Amino acid sequence: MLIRTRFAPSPTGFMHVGNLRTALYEYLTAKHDNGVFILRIEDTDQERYVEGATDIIYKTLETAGISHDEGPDVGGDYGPYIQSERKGLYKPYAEQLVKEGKAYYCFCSKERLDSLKQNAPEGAVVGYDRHCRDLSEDEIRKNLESGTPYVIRQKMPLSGESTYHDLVYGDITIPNDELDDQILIKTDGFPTYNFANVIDDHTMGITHVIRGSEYLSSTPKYNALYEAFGWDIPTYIHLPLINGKSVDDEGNVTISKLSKRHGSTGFFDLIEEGFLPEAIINYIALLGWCPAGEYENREIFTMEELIKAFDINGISKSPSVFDYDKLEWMNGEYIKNMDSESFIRNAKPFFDELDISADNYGLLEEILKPRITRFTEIPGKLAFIKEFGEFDLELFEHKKSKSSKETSVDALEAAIPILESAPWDRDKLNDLIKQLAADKEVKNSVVMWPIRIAAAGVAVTPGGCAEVLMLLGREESMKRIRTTLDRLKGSING
RNA sequence: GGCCCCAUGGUCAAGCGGCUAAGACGGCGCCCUCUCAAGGCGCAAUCACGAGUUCGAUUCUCGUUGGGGUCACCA
Repeated sequence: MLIRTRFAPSPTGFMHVGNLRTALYEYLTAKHDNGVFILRIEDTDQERYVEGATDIIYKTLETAGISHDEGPDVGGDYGPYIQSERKGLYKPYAEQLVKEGKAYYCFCSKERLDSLKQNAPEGAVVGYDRHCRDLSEDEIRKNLESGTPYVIRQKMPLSGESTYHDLVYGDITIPNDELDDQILIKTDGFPTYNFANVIDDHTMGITHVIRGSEYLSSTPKYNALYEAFGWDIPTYIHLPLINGKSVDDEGNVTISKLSKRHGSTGFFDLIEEGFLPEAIINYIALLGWCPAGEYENREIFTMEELIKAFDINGISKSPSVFDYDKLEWMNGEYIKNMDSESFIRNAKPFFDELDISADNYGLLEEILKPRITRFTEIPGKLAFIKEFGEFDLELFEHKKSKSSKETSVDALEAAIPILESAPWDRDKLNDLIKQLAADKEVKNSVVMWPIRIAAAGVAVTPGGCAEVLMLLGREESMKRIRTTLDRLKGSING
């Protein structure tokens, strides 16, 4: 059987990693078996429609590398793929159920429904009282003729229980009295989400329904619909939720449901923070799923590899926490393994901000690759190139490199004439500086430490002495070293 | 509150009756080293609790506790 899965988001304008992971698993499930992955936009709620939200969905999927075979933008044989464009399609199905006595018109007003809730015993949650379930033919006709607004409700079983099977959670049983006479068609003529969902999944030939575990307890309602129509129930795969971790000002950590409150769990928020789409996909693939067999213990996956390795048996039941630290590590792994062209392309915008010459791109790639986990860290790492001021001279007092202000003055005075005429080449500079240390019969660090600090003006730099000199260029390096030497001498004498 | 689901280190997690309870992130230590990384080596840290079943339970059953979800003319 050809597997057909679908991603069915609502255009609310925000796509967080939880939704994205659902889409990913739907995609992987289909592709693992050469199946078809469909995008369907569920916009039956006109009031909540957000302008431009659909484009965000397309853009997210495209950027993430999850491509749909059928959808509003790419077409397909089961369209239209936007529910609002399918509006006329649903009501006949509902009316068919009315005709068969499996559903009924309900004329109850909003006010009556509200008062039902208010008059309920304290604390109790009360559903619809099925007031219109057994209206007489006369009453129904009268209401219809007078134009009273109505909804169509499905008759749900009044007793017993419903059981269904889920590939992740096993058998789920729910008492039928938990099931309300659900609304199929709203007053505005639009179908409810539940109804449209079932009609669309069936008419689009969806074989595997994959969604978050928040649907676990409402699935019997969907099944009641499939049964009423005599349709096959799809295979269900419910996914554990992803939780977010937030830390407040006091340092208290709370774990809670992923939402906008966590701010940066939006896909494009993460992209803006410097995370790579491939790394995000790789990371969330492993949140709630564990590879097995030849892929066991593997952490880094391309999309192709995910498709091969993905297996529903590896999906876990318990919710997981989105861990930025691990994402960050993984992003760094992607950067380390990047080819030069990609690295430079990603880094270029940041290099341009610092007016870095293309001559240094190769050097920077080598220096930066092991040192950044996100490209957005580059300006911070290279700040010393643009910023140089009256830094603290105590930096020259460094026990580990056997340096002091005095040895630094000595080293810098000896280094200046050498650097002035040295070929400005990383290896050559390194050789010359080491030679200087050898001539003076001191450890390399006794000359390297002061030169690097004098030129950079900070203790921590990416790369070493020669690399700092290369990035600054001869002119700027000499200027800084001389300035620093003067200040050093002044501080010793004064 | 009713109903449903879940429960292995701080986090992601392997395990599917018998193991010194994998691996990864993070943490810590050592090595390397002109700083910071990277890399190498190592350490600490987990079966929520209580009853059963069994020769034997992390694993099976029940209960307790804790967490999550869900109860709309929202999706």
